[in-house]
Amino acid sequence: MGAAPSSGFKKVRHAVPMLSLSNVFDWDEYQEFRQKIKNFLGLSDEDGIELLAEQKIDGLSCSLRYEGRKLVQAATRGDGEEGEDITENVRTIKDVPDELPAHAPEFVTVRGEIYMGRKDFSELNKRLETEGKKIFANPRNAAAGSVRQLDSKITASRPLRFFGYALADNSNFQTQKDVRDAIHSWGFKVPEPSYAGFGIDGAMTYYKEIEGLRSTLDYDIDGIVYKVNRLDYQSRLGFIARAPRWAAAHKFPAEQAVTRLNAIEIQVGRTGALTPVARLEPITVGGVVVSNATLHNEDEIARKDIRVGDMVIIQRAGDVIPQVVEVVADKRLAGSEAYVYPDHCPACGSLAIREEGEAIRRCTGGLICPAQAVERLKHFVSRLAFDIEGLGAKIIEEFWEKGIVKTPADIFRLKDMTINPPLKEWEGWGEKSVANLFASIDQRRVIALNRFIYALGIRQIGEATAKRLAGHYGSWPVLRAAMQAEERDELLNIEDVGPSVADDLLGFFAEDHNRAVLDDLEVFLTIQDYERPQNIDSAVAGKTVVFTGTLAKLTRTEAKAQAERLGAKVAGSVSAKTDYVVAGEDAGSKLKKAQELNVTVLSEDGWLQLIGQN
DNA sequence: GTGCCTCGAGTTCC
DNA sequence: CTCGAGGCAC
Repeated sequence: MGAAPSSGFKKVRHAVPMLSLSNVFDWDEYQEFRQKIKNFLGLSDEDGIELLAEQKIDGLSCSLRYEGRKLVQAATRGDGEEGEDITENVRTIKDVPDELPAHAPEFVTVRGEIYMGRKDFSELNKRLETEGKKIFANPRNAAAGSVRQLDSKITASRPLRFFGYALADNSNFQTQKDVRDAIHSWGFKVPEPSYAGFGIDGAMTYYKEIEGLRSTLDYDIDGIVYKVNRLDYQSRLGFIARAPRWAAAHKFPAEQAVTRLNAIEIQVGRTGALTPVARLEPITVGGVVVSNATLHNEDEIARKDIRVGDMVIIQRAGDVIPQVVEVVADKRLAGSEAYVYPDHCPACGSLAIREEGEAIRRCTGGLICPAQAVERLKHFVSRLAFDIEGLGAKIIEEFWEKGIVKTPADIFRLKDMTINPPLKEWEGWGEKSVANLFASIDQRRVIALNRFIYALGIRQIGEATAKRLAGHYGSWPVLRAAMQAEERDELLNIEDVGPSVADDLLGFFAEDHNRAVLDDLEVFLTIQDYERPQNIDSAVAGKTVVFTGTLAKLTRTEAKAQAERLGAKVAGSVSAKTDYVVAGEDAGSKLKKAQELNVTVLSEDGWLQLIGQN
């Protein structure tokens, strides 16, 4: 058996992506969340919107595929698009039925949370301790660690449990509550109680009830999840970036702790941004030991008057990222001094400048700054970019220090490079791990266009914009040619690209050094043309459509989101490239332009008919 | 010109 | 996760 990747788990593509949730932190934001939903759906103030509220289990999400009512695959969430195959381990979980009853659909994907009970957790830790093994910090980590065991016999000895909360495909159901009840009737556990209602009062009562119940539950929850109950609304609402518009998490207030701030260190990011980080006297908060916390920027330190040596209150924002809430004023040491922010880069010594009106101070060292160079390389191999297994941030740093990886192309040259001493003789490396690394590097020589664009680390070009660019230009040669021909106007016509983004893009491609890096890289790679996601068979896929006038049945945002879901491009103005103009009430100049250019004009109903929604 | 929304870039810990 | 800022709609 050779081919097993070093992580040991097979990758699994989710047919329907597993998404994350946006958050509300108080009741104002809760109201905002409801209001936005109503606005999007074009509902009036009197129209209610029913939400289903459930406990948010602090575990790890898992997707269970049943075929012929038998469990055939279990996968972790991963990056939402692609997770890991943990089927064998999940088969050992009692709460997960191997087979569904006859009234369940033959083919179905159930989603839910794997978790560990609190009592089970402390017993497991006791057992691990007597066996002289490492104990887990909290039930969540214990559950995650147990699921990722390569030997499913070990997983079987761990007290894992499962709550179901959703289906990948909701057709055949009217409401989220129906889905919940169905999952329950198929033999899954669902957290009790839940609550469905229209107003804020019921939600508040439910929130308080669960918060009160929290300490008596045998499992950890970190808040409440609200979902729009009507599934037809859910599908109309759709998604923004990584999260559904129709759901939100309402987290319980974060646990806080007091500790000493030992030092403030300045880190340099790939764009040269100087970011302050607090080094803390280690302390347990929210179940994990925290020794660092972000301080965001210069102004944040000044605003909170944070000084080295202060006692500070820290919390984990959203129970994840540690942050300094405030200084404990009466514990300040005599003679402490306000923190002076450096105006030179700690890595290369270049001047660090803060542009007028900006919050961030940046190193001006550019190409000569080693910190920026390493960070760019880390970005290049990161999860949303090349995602090279076994080549994480630490290894990149090591390779950089030893001088064997200086540019992205060096990564692909490693295999044939003469390294002295050879890599397999380095500490922590062996024959096998070197072979695995080279294999996973080779695997990534074929890469999707959008990932490649993202990997370049051009300022302001993140995941979403890289995808837009890939969608617009289609292939790498076309994109590169357009950039080097400085086709600025075309860029500005792309949605979400304005003057600032366009300048950063053109600036990148105008730089000799960058061009050389690209020439060097291209030799090693096969950059795949952009594949428009799904729905390629929809009538409007690949078409450019412009909406104008007032629409009656859909709001503008909704129409746009729907069109994009079906693979269409939505533009703001009519040109010869426009395929359809959808004219609502009182359409004006755009309609006239469309007629001049002989662009097909549709009524709102005509459009709905075209996309099969009528 | 202003306000909203979304994105990007920074961050921690396991 | 948070923050700042760019893009776009009004």
